[in-house]
Amino acid sequence: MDETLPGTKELIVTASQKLFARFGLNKTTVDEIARLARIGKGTIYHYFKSKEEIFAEVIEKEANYLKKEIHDSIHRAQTPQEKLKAFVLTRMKCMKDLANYYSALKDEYLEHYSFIEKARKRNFQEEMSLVQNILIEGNVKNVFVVEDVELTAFAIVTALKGLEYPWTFVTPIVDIERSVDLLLNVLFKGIEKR
Amino acid sequence: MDETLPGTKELIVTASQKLFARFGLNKTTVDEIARLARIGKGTIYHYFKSKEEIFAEVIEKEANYLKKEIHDSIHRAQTPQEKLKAFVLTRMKCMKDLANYYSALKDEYLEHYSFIEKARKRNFQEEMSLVQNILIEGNVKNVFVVEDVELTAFAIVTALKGLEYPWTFVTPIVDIERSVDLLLNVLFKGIEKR
Amino acid sequence: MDETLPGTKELIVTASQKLFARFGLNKTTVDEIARLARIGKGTIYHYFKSKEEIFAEVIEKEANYLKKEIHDSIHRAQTPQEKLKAFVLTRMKCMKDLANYYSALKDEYLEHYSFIEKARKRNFQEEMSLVQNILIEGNVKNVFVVEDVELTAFAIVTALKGLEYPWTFVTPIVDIERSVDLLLNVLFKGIEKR
Amino acid sequence: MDETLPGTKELIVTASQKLFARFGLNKTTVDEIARLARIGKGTIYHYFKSKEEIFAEVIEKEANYLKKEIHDSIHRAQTPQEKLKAFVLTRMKCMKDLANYYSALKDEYLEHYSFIEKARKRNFQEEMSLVQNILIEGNVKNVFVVEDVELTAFAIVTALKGLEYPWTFVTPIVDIERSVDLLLNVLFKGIEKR
DNA sequence: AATGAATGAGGATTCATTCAT
DNA sequence: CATGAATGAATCCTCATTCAT
Repeated sequence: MDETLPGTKELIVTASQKLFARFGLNKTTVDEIARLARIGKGTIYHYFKSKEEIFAEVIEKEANYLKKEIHDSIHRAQTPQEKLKAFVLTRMKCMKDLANYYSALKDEYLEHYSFIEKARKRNFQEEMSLVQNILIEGNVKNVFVVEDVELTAFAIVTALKGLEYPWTFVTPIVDIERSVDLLLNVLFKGIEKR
Repeated sequence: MDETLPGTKELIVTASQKLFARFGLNKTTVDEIARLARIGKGTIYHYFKSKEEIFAEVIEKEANYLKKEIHDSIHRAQTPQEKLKAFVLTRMKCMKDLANYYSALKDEYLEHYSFIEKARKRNFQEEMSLVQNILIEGNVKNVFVVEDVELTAFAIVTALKGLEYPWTFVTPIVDIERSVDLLLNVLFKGIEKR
Repeated sequence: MDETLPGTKELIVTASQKLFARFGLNKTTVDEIARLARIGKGTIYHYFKSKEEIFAEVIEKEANYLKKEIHDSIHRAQTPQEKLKAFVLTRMKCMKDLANYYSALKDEYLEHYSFIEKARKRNFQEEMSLVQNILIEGNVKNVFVVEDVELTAFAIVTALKGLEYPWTFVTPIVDIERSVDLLLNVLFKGIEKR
Repeated sequence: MDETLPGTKELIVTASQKLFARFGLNKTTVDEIARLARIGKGTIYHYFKSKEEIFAEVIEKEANYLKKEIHDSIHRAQTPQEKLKAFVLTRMKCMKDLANYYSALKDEYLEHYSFIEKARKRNFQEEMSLVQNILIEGNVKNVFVVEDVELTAFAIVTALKGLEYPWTFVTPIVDIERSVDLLLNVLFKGIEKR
């Protein structure tokens, strides 16, 4: 058998991913998932114990995808500055496709689900770790001057979450890349007179 | 009679505010609101046409509160640096009490409600305006060097939205004020070697 | 005091008449009645014990109006044939204004209300009586040949109820008077070859 | 397995038919239907999107039954007179069982539902067509003298709607068949002296 | 494995009626 | 007389989950 044919479980996850992205966890019904996946509703409960479990799977799938993309892009960059930029840009470009992941991280009323809690912590720790490494490398290569690496990484990662804010309505500025450049420029140079 | 006694409408809004903050729009039932407000369920529909309308009222109430707090705190500050700090700090301190407002601004699947859309735009424009004024004042007073005021304000406001990220799980750092100081330090000085 | 000023009770009845005519008993709310009459909702319950009681009043008002109109028109006619025609035409012309009365008589699921039952019986008996008198007059004047007056009157009155059928969709024939002429012609001459 | 066993959908329709007949569309609750059909309330919504949709199905079922009965009875009759009588009698005999169909056609405040509107028009056209054919046959066989077939058919069909009037309270005359004979006699002979 | 019919708890909303002012 | 705020029973509908086939 060819493993590239989508198994039933993958059919469910793929369909759910699309629907969750558009309608969220609550407004997506199991019926809709079954219909889009072209399978019986009962079948879903062979593979998942509950709708939340499907959501958890979708989140994890997207998290892994994001992780890989970021790692790859950082690896391709040379200087610490370029690495920071690669990190930020990749994060933003993925946002479109990873609607579930990002909305899950933001949505406060999903907090109660423990798997969301775990995903959040892991995500935060991983990004912290990435940025810390870049900052250390910058210090070593004498291009950055960062006293408290951990706290600065925390500041950066936290601030970057602002980029998850929906941009749709910000019509005056469409060029994401330019915005990122500007943000990084502020980050690199500061705004105070030297 | 004392006019400060809460009217029924205010009872409803207050109860809803608490419940929405904890459970969100969806998971809060009209029954719960009625029970917490100690009124009949039907009474709610004397004052509001639908649950969404209550939500809109709660959002607006919180938005007005936030606006006032920020304006007051900025007014009390002297230097542009202090004003930026006042802005950021007030914003964060209010976050605890304005759970609905912030979650509404973030929650993607609430986008469809037009009043949310409007609140978002207004909020963004107001913050942009505030920060631009501070930056201009900084340039004039020769403490900031900001070339493109509008884009820089955009970068700052956007980045600050990261601070709306739920802090609950960030155990290692509890001192919000210290975090803000650090963030602002990065913002003022930059991280690149001069 | 001038009796021509509408009293509160009449305000209620008039408003109810309009609303019942358009939306029926069920779909008309007491709120709407109060709003249209420009009075408080509670006031209605000073004058009527229930919504049904208002309906009963409306029915009676319309019944009296119809009775008077028919009597007058018959009185103005000369021959028995003209009297029958006057009866039928007046009945039909009133139908537009007496929506409640007619719909109440027809609506089967209103049967349970005893006042409807009574109105029906009274209406039927009165029309029977009218037609019987006309038929007797026709026999006496030698223009009709009706053997069993009671049964024939019953047949006529019953058949005429078909005219209460909504005409709105019967586009091909709009001229009501012509239809009535035709109907009466069939009634007078019959369709069998002599 | 015997296919004549009632499926769930038919169970719902049958139960609804009984309840609608007694209480009407409004006063019949979905709960009652479920209870009478001995199924879960949710099951109903597997087969029908709304209560109105069930009503539409009931109406259609009854309409088909009536159509078949009338066609059969006319087919069994020989002379045009007998055919007219068969038409009228069958119509009346069915009225007891087709409470929903008839009340739907009459009930003015159901007019807004388009399927009712359609059923009305179709019903009217079909009866017009039937009667026209009988009249033409009568003319051809030289037993009727009908100048304008269409208008006379219209008069007859319209007048016959009077027979849909609830008879329950008309105690003095119970023998429906005699009443019909009388009605037809008036129709055939007229009441004017020849 | 797969199905989809069946379920029933729960939720938003309506509205006739009451009652304190 | 007049009001309208307050009530809560009643109603339609949704949907995650179960289960027999």
